[in-house]
Amino acid sequence: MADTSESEHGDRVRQLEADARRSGMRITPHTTTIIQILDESTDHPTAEDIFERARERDPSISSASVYRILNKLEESDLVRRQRLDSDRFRYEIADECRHHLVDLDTGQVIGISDPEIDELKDKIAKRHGYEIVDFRLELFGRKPGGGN
Amino acid sequence: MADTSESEHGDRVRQLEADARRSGMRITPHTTTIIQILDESTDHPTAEDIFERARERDPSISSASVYRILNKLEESDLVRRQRLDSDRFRYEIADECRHHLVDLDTGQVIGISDPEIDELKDKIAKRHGYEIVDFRLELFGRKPGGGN
DNA sequence: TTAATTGCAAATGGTTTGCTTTTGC
DNA sequence: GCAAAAGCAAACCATTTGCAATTAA
Repeated sequence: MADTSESEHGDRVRQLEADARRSGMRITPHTTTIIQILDESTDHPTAEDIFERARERDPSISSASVYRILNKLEESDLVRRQRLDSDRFRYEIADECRHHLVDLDTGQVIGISDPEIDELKDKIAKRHGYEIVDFRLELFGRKPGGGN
Repeated sequence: MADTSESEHGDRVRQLEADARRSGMRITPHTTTIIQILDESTDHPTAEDIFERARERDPSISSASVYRILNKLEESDLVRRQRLDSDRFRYEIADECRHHLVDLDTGQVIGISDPEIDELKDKIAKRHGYEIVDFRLELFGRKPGGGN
């Protein structure tokens, strides 16, 4: 929500396409559409959200393709998927922050980044003698006086 | 893994039954079986795990009942369910710690508790102006030289 | 060229639900 | 007695997959 000028969007899309191509994917029009949508979205969309947004630009796309493209992007570590509150996966570009605060009233997902989270992770890892591959902190709450 | 003598197990089971009854559930033999299994399990079992363990004690139980009882216990806030690595829910008694370290080689789930996690949560909540209802930290990693 | 991608429809698989019978309290 | 719980089988529903046709590189 800050340094996201139009040209930077284009840059990131091109970068992701290049990365995807490098990891063996073919860059089809559908692939580009999905990447653009992910690049533009700040609301951690579900596959269905992405499917709907993609159909507006290219009505011929099928949900199977959306799932397949998202899975390929995830296997290439370009996209991260995770379940937050719901039982559906949510997708976001992998370089975005991986911790979230979910607003229980609005469903809004807020990205969290804080160096202390990593410090805490390191401390816990050391205490248990583990090498951490991935981790996430998820908070669920509401603004006082926000809803209800 | 420390103060879990036999009598304390019995205590906790009776306490959970009382709590469940208080919140409107009927304590059937199946209910008791499920509560006992949860009380004895330290491995964060899935519904299927629980169903299998329950069948050993009472072959007449159905998986639908297991799900229904677990859902009731969760609605009463006596049990917490969450997805960790897999796409199945895992269940644990609500007074157990809610943060986990998942061993990617063995699948073992280790409960984590650390006052700093709560301090961090409070700090983030304050920064964003939220009242946190629930939260969890999940770590995924492996012991160096452990597997693979 | 040729292996990857696509759309469609069918399959998966964990979880839920409708219905009828049984049972806790 | 009566609302809650049980078993069974069917329904759900997000996600995956088989297949035949299309297409990127």
